[in-house]
Amino acid sequence: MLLASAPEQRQASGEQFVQLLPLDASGAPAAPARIEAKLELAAVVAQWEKEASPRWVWHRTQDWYPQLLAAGVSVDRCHDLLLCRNILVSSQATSASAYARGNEPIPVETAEASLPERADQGSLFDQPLRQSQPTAEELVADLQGQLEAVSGSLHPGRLALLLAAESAGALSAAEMQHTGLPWREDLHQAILSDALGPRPSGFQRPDKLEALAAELRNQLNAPSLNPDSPQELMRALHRAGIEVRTTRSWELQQLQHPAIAPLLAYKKLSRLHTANGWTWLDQWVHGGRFRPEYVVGGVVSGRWASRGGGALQIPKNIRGAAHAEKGWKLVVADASQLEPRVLVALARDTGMAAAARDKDLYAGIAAQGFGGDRAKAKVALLGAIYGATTGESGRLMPQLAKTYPRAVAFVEEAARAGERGDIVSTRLGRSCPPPSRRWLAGQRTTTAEEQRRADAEARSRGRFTRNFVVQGSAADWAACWLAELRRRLRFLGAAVEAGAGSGERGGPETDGKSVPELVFFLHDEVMVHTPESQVALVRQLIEESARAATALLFGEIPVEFPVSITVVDSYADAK
DNA sequence: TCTGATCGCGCG
DNA sequence: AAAGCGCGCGATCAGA
Repeated sequence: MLLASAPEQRQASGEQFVQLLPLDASGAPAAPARIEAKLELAAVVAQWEKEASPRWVWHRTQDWYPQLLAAGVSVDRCHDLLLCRNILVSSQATSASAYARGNEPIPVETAEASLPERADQGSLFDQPLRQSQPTAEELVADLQGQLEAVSGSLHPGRLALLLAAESAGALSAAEMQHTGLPWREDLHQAILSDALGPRPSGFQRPDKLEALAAELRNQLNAPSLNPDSPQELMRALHRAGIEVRTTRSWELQQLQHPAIAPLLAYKKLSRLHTANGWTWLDQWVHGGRFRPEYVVGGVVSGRWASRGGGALQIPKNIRGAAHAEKGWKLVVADASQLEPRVLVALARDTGMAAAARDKDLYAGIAAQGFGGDRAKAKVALLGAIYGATTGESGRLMPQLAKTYPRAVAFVEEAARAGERGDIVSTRLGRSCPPPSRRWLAGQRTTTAEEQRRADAEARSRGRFTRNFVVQGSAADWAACWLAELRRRLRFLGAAVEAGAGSGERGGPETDGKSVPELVFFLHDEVMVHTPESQVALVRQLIEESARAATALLFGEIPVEFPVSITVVDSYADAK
């Protein structure tokens, strides 16, 4: 392991220096500190990487890795102290440790600016240094505390895996932000002008949107209506005799009135214009790539969040703009029905595992317990995972429980724990937040009215913890999948580059740059942008990685986690 | 006039 | 189709 400490400013020269401190496996400094000047850092890191392939230990990957990537240097492994701290201080598996008792979680900082093109890529620390960077001594102490907490925990292996996967995720996130998702600006423009008309100047509505607004005003006899205002819209609808409780599309869809069609069309187009229109394109797409910021550790369940550009919600209607470059393909893979399969594995429900042998889990369940009605089976199972109480899903729960008592009991137990105020954890040991002080206070009430509210809040927390164990364990699986795939792709990339370097000709595109790149990750889906010649290999690596993730989480288990893979030019054609 | 909450809708 | 979970974001709205 190698610790990279905060940069320090030398009084005399004003130059900034970084300490790289070799550590042994227990986190103890193994040799005298090496001090390196700033301009050499990327080169020094590259050298270590080549010779020793250490696990880099640093406070936040975000503080180091983007600049290294900009300098053309990537690393194999790291230990992100901040992300790991947040897991360990709240994990039930380490709750008795000195580390957990002596530290608080630190919310991942989102203040970091998403990088525009860095003007000066040569030097590392041109930006003003962030304050309150820990010293090398503090970092070493932190690391040692973390390692002790893991080794003394109930499940050292699982936790160590979780920390490794989380840290690898941080590397992946920085790399994907650096690489970007291939995005054809011209195709996006075409989608916009097809749907909205030519780009308007200033803050005007696009032609087609304005035309729909005019028709709507006409139909509702409301000449000054602003359809963007829910209140105005509601009043206008009521005046026109359309009784509606909200202005949501799905509720409007039920109605028969000449105003409804233009209103729904307006809402749809308005969404495209405001969320993913020309402004979005100007702001987020540069040089043929969409570069969103991923926030690892941004969701308590372990899923990633994102900031800027709505990276985790690229709507279907603009996916056509995500497009492979010439001679390349997009390999889009998603883990089919990941959450229900994770539930099967967690609960060790053998009956449901038999159904999960089917590529289509819902069809398997439908055959066993729902008279072949796939839709019913799906609604029932998702309802169990989300905690549905009403509607069709709620009504199907008893039937599901009869067929799969273990799976249902598993989520029910998680729900009961949450209602009691207890903590629940994922497969690899990430735990949910404790109830808030306000929640706890609310549970100790006397009056009937307060009690009703407290019960509702308890049930709400129960739905959260019920879902947490499944969503979070699915995130564990996906993190391992991504990390395994990243490792294999690095290996492949190194092999291709070595081949190119030693004079072997693997084809005209083997110019050292033509290696598959991970470009997108979304909960249970990964995308690799690859030269066509490597497509078959990439497919294989994705499948291997999924099997590896399953084995890492669950060992030998008779549950399949199939991935469905499509190879496309356009993201719109995936699935 | 600024700020935080709410609505509505996109994704898994 | 939502419903039941987890998010981000833009426009509007309510309150200082």
